Amino acid sequence: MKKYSIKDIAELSGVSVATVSRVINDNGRFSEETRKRVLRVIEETGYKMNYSAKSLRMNKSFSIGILVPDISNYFFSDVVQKIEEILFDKGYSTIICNTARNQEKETAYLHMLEGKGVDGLIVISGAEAFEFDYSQIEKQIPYICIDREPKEKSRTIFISSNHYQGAFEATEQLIHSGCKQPIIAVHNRKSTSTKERLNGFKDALKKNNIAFNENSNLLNVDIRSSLFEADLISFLARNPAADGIFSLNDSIALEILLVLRKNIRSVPKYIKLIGFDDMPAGRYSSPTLSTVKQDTSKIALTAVESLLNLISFPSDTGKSIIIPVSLTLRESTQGN
Amino acid sequence: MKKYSIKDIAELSGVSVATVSRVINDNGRFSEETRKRVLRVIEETGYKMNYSAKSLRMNKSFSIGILVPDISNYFFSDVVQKIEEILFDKGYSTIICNTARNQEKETAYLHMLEGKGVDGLIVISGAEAFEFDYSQIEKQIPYICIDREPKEKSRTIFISSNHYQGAFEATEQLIHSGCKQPIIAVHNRKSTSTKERLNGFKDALKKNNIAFNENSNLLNVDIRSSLFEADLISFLARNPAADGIFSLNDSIALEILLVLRKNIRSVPKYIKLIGFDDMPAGRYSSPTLSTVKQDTSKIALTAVESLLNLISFPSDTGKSIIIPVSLTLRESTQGN
DNA sequence: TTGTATGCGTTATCAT
DNA sequence: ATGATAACGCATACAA
Repeated sequence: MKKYSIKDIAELSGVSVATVSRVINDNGRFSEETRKRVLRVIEETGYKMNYSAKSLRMNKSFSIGILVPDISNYFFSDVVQKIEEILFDKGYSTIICNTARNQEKETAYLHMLEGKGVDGLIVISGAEAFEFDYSQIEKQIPYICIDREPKEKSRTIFISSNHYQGAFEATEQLIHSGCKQPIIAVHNRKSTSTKERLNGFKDALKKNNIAFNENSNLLNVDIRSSLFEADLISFLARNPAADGIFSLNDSIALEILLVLRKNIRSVPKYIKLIGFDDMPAGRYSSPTLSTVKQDTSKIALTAVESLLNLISFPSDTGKSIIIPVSLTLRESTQGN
Repeated sequence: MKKYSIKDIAELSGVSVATVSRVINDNGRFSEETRKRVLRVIEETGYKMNYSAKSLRMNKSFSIGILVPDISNYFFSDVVQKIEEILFDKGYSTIICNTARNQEKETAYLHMLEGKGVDGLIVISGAEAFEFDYSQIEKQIPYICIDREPKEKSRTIFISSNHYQGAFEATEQLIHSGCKQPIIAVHNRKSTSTKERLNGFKDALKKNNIAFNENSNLLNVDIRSSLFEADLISFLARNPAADGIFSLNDSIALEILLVLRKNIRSVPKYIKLIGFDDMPAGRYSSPTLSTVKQDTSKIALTAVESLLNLISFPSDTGKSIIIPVSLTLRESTQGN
């Protein structure tokens, strides 16, 4: 089956290419009759626009790049999926780039996306050791950041869940259900959201007159390490009064739960536990996991709207948008 | 910062555009000296290839489309992520399209991808009510199918896990750990993989001299339905001797586990349970979930290799490639 | 070894 | 209301 071009359509409908183009894009002026004729030929031939040509001519690619650290992580895949859906409805295609939290891959992707001439960029992150370095890009592509503090705040829009609020409320939930010594379990990846969550935790302690102490309230773990279980157990041995854990995310919380379940104190009877992200797995664990739920739909919608706005008005920049979160309470924080 | 074209590079390095092109693509002939000079100018200017122009000229887009039913499903996102990674290393970018199991969206995506001129297509599915209708596409784009039987097998390559083997082994695992009346839990989405898994289940019964009966060995459920729990309970009431469930996938298995846990017979003591897909959640449930693990790395690699081969040799088609699966045994099938 | 010229499919400018 | 044509950036056939 042949591939038709606008020129073929022009010949077949007895008009010029210019007219066909006008009809297709519904601008300029043309008679109702030609419109119908052209449209019918397009229908019959199954003509499809060649976007490479269109992009070349218009210097616009109708595609958006997304940089995401790890798309097999539920939170990321959820928000990416929603972004992609919204963008598609608006006529954009999405190039999803999995950077695997790797600086070099990120740079390589950035070059590729620039070459492809993406009209905009969405940068997602929750835990990067390095900052997003936009200066790698020569051409000024509009971009927005989700959960990732950009180097040059003034050149972008920053969208984030209210990590502080989520952490604060999660911690208070622990306290209100009876915890005297709440712990925050963190990993070693520093990021804006990590810091915010730590701040929320600390402020919740302060508000409830509990002193924060690095040794007795802060648990540093690495779930990928073979020492994870030993580290956790030894921390609990050093802190026998620990009775509540706010975990930086559900992955950590669930791993902690696994260890607690087979080893020591039962949850929630002796230790209460709450996570962050509302992973599906939290519904199936035993006990089921309380958590902080991010509003991925709103994040996705805000991201797309902000980016498209930025594409139209490149100077409309420098904003920060904070999306509220909500608690999802399950068994792991039930009071006695 | 200006956007350089090949013409600018030509002027800056004192050669013609043709020479620059040759150097960039490392074909044709040129002196070592010009090569160095051109490359240095490219380096200095930060020149990036314009892929729209290249695509237009070469009638090749260096991008691949992936049609996936639901990227927030772990199995899909896992294999998509791996495909994307391999493709990127080979110089292709990937356009991931989430069809949401929706025929219209799929068609719309197909048109968009054709317009973008993707060089190839990967169609993934595990549960579709409709078959992939390639005739929607005018131009003959090479495509391969994962877990989805295409209408015209002779025009594509079909890649699939060995669902039959997985189901057979899972069922035998139930029987070997003592189950006398194994059940298969299915949903109402018909697909190749569903059928294969059902066949594997039936054949395992047959081999072990257990007669298959629609009423006592087949449980039809819909986890999205509000009647799910009631249906399950009533089935178990009608079949008090049911002592093992092979679930079409882990999602169903985990939902069943939830009901079993709060209601009736404990797992694995009275009922053993095994799923399919090896979702992360299966590690955290209580009891932890036995399952059939698909080899997503191999699927991804095979898919990419097959597709790229098909792009080079469009007639090298009609093959079926079956990837072995393996059992991941956890608590939910432990013998008494 | 290198340069010149053409065309890919589209939009936009300027005619008519 | 419609047509002719230049231009977008690149690869390549052909010339030199």
